[in-house]
Formats: sequence, C-alpha cells, structure tokens
Amino acid sequence: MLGSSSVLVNNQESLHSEWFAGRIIDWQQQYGRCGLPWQGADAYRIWLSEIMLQQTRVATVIPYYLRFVDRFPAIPVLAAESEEMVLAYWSGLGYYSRARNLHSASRIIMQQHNGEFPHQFKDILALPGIGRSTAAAISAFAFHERCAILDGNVKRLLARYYAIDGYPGEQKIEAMLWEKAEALLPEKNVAIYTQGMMDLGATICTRSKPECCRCPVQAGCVAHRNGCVALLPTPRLRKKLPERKTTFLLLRNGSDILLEKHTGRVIWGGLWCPPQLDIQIPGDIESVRVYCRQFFNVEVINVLALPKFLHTFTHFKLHIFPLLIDVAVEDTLKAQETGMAWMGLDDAQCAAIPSPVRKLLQEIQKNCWES
DNA sequence: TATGCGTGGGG
DNA sequence: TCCCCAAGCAT
Repeated sequence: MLGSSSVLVNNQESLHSEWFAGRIIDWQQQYGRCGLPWQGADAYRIWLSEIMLQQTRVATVIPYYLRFVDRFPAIPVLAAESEEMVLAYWSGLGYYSRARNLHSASRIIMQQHNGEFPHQFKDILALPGIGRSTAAAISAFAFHERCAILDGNVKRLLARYYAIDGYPGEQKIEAMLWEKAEALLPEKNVAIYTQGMMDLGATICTRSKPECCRCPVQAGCVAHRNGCVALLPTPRLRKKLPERKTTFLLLRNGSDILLEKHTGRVIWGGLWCPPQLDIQIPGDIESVRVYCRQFFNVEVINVLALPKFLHTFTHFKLHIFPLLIDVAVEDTLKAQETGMAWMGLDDAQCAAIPSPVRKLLQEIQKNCWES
C-alpha cells in the first residue's frame, strides 16, 4: 500500500512545480523575448519557425524566415511550389532535409488535413521533420496544448537545475530530462511557460557565463547551490573530425556555370553544386583538359586554380580546391541528359545552392577573372 | 556516449 | 586557429 510519506512527496513535488512554473511565467512576462516575428503568428508560421530554429540561432533565422513567409505566405502556396523553389529560399541555412520535409509535409497537409495545419499532437508528430519537441512546441504555441518541449535551452536549464550529470544527448540522460520537463509543466499558461523556458535558457542560463543572479529559479537550482553551474551540462566527448578533400570543377562557358543537382539524402541533397571530384586533382591545364573531354565533352580553354578553402560540416572537414575552367561548349542543352545544367551566374545566385558554392560564385562574378 | 545532416558566431 | 555548439530529426 502507498505510504503517507509517498503522498507527502507527491504533494511537495506538485507544490514545487507550481512555484517553478509561476516564477518562469512571471519572469517571461517581465523579461522574456517579445517581438520575434513568429510570436503570436498562425500555426503555419510557428511550424516554419520551429523547423528553421532547429539547431540554428534566432539571429540567423530571422532574415530567412521573413523572406520565406513573404514568398510562401500560406500552406497551399508552399505545397503548390516545387521542392527546388523551396530549397532556393532555404539556401544557406543548412540542414536541407528540413526544407525537403517541410515541403513534403505541406503536401501531406493538403491531402490529409484539407490544407489546414493539424491541431492534434499525434497528427503533428506524424508529419515529416517534426519530432517530439517540435510537435510539442507547435502544440503549445499555436494551440495552447499542455505539452512539454525539450530543446537545447531546456536541456541546459534542467541539467543545471537538477544537477543532472552526463551528456544530455545520451539516451538515459535525455530520458531523465524529459521526465523533469513533463513534471514541471503547469496546468495553465503553457505557451508563456514554454516561451519562458526557452528565453531563460537563451538569455540567462547560457552555455558560458550564465547570469545566475538574474535567474528567477535560482533559489531552487541544485547546480547553483553546489557551485557546479559551469560544469553542467556535461559536454559531449568529441573525436577529431575526419578530413576530406574535393575539387570543385567550376566550368565556365561565357557567363554560364555548369551545375549538377545532388539527389537523395546526401550532403547538400537537392541542391545544385559544381561537379566534384573527391580528391585534389592537379590544376595543370593538360590534366584538366583530358578529364573535361572525357566527362563533360567540352574543350578546355583555360584553367585557373582559385584559393583553396576549408568548409566544416558537423561530422567532417572538407578541403575544397576550386578550379575555374573556361571551356567552349557548342550545345549547352546537352548537359541536361546527365542531370546537369548550364546556368547564368545571376540565375545560379538565386538557385538552391550551398553556402560555399554561393561564396565561390560571388567571387567569380566580383573578380571577373578573364576567360 | 550511434550516426548523418549545414552553417555561422563566439570564446 | 581551433573548438564549441545553436528552438533536433531520421534512420
């Protein structure tokens, strides 16, 4: 049978949750972030913002978000557009599967939900690109449902508040954090509470130099009491990133550049990139001439090795060796047979291209290296 | 600490 | 320069 001490503990926990949530809610209303472009917006915009904000800073997202909602103001518009157009507006933001999933989800919403963003948590969670935390955030912000989120801010905050040792990405630790997040959830004002948790993590309980003296829940924070705030959350063990090399073949025909579309769930999937060789090839004109004849059926006029540079991904470093290769092409439409396309530099700038390709194209245009 | 998937800012 | 990782998800 359940002892009275257990009842007492439950009462204390519930009292503590009430205190905690009250402090968070009051703090949010006084000091939380307001005026972010998606705050108080419709479900579509909240959804879009949550997807863009995955692993991405607010300051980075804002200009992308504004451009995106201007071009795709509602779900039916988004669904009617091509994936490529959507990727063009995502270009530079990274994690492009987010854009592909967003677009795919918009079509699912048209077919299965009459074009209206679903209200049920389970329906939201079923959409591609939406996991537990994102579904909860949308449910809380758009529909005021009582759902707990667990994003990076909340993980850091809870790891400190309860002095939970261990890397939060680890399954066991993450499960503990979810438990705490659920237990603290208030009965009312979930949207303000959720925003407050994010805001507190983003502005006070920051990774470095947290401002504990301004924290509304400092009194209950175990890490603060124990003086171990700076040690939490436990950083991940990181191995040295592997390094790879690639040669970018920037074939130029007049003011056109040859690009090929990456397909499938690969790096830069769905984006247009110059043809690549996953080695560093000699930049002398003879080697390049032989290669270009064989693979692109073009005559090389001139080769210029542009400065190499480093591009770092989450899981590897890529040394990029760009070669600007001026060529003579008779039939520019023939490239389409092999999934490639000649694009004017201006068009390419507006296309779905990854960040380092954009930088290179800008440089080529700016410097006007002679043909 | 499963791994792949981008990019840019801060220390 | 280098390493950290930011409103995570899919497989």
